Amino acid sequence: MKPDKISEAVVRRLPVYLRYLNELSSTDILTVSSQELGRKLDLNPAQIRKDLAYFGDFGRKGVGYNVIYLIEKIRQILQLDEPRHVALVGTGNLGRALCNYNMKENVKIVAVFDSDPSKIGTTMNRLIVQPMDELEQTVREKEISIGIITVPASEAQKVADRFVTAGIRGILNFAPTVLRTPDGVRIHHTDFTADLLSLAYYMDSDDET
Amino acid sequence: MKPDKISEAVVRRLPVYLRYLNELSSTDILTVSSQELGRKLDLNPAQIRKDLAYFGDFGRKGVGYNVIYLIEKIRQILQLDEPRHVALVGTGNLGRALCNYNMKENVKIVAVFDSDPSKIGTTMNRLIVQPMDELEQTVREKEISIGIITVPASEAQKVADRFVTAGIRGILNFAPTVLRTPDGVRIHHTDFTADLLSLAYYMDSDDET
DNA sequence: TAGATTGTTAATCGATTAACAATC
DNA sequence: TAGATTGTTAATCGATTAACAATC
Repeated sequence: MKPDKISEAVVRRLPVYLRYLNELSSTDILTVSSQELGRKLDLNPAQIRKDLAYFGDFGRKGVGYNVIYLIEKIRQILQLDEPRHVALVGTGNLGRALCNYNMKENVKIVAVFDSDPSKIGTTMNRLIVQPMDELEQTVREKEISIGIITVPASEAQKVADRFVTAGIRGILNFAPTVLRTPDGVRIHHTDFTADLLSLAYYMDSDDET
Repeated sequence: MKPDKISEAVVRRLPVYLRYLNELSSTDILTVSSQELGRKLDLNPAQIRKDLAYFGDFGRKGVGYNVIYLIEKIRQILQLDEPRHVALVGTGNLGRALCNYNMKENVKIVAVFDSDPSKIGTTMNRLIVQPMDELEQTVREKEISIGIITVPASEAQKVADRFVTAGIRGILNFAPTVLRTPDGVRIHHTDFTADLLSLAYYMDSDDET
């Protein structure tokens, strides 16, 4: 079913397409070309066509892509047509920010955990903070497939290990540290410290293109 | 002074090296090899050596890299040897999380802004939330070179434009939208919606390598 | 039909990895 | 010296872009 071997870069762009298509769908625009998409998203039109063509022939020559249809297709590809349940560990500021974040697409944080006894039992965006002991059982009961880590770097690997034993196969890590997991477990690392520090490199040079 | 044209990928790895080196520096380890770094950071040793060699000969054959010296050098490369001042716009949950975040390296949020009158004048991590009107003047007075955007997507482009006119040349964007800025202004986009949704693609397949 | 735009192949570009001489 | 590890060149790999026939 799933095509050959799609590069990470391609998969990573699909949500970006989806987001803009969702915007379009609330207008009266029915059709969009790769050129328009490219202009709006700052991407090469050929790249967009190629990305989409990996998954099927979604466009019509001379016309472009039907907005509604393409949304549906990208949702299918990303496996977002049925709800995806997420667990979050670490109820600090960042954890709270993410809990309150409206993901729109069918992705929902359905359980939050913390190891700090003083946090357990408090509520966060209508969810009760649970102790780490309950992780495995909750993952099973609520059919959770993705875990988010928003604990300090020193705790992140331990949490990742717990996620893995609980059967989670996808982890979004916000802790500023590299995590190691067995094959078959996928880690995406949102490293905004690195994003920010690397930005500093480009400052004050005045010789940019 | 600055070497040829270093790829973004290389620059983006420097903070990752720096972070682990900082950890090492608080142990009694004085020297580290590219192999050790690679193992710890899940990177190819040759890549690490190549990355560092773009900027100078920091290692000693047969020995490795002196931890303290390499830290100093990477800090210089990233222009972190003198303090870098940052402005943040958008005092929601995410903005607050970032304000409380301890960046360690010489990067400091020194001013926060919001357009919501009910937020202005309140304090966030010892900073008083300022109105957008004061952006230009504050950027000048506090020598701010980097801006962080944590407003809703619908407002993000406007904020970016304000940053640009205020003279800011580096922007870290957390809003889930693509920003357009003139040449010479650098944008790093932390798009965790995309990170999370793209993770879904890889779930439940059971045929991963 | 004429104009527009896809899907796809080929060309280009760039980044990663392997290999090894130099040398500490 | 022998062992280890760098800096760097060459080889490989992969991703982006250009170009164009097919066709709506």
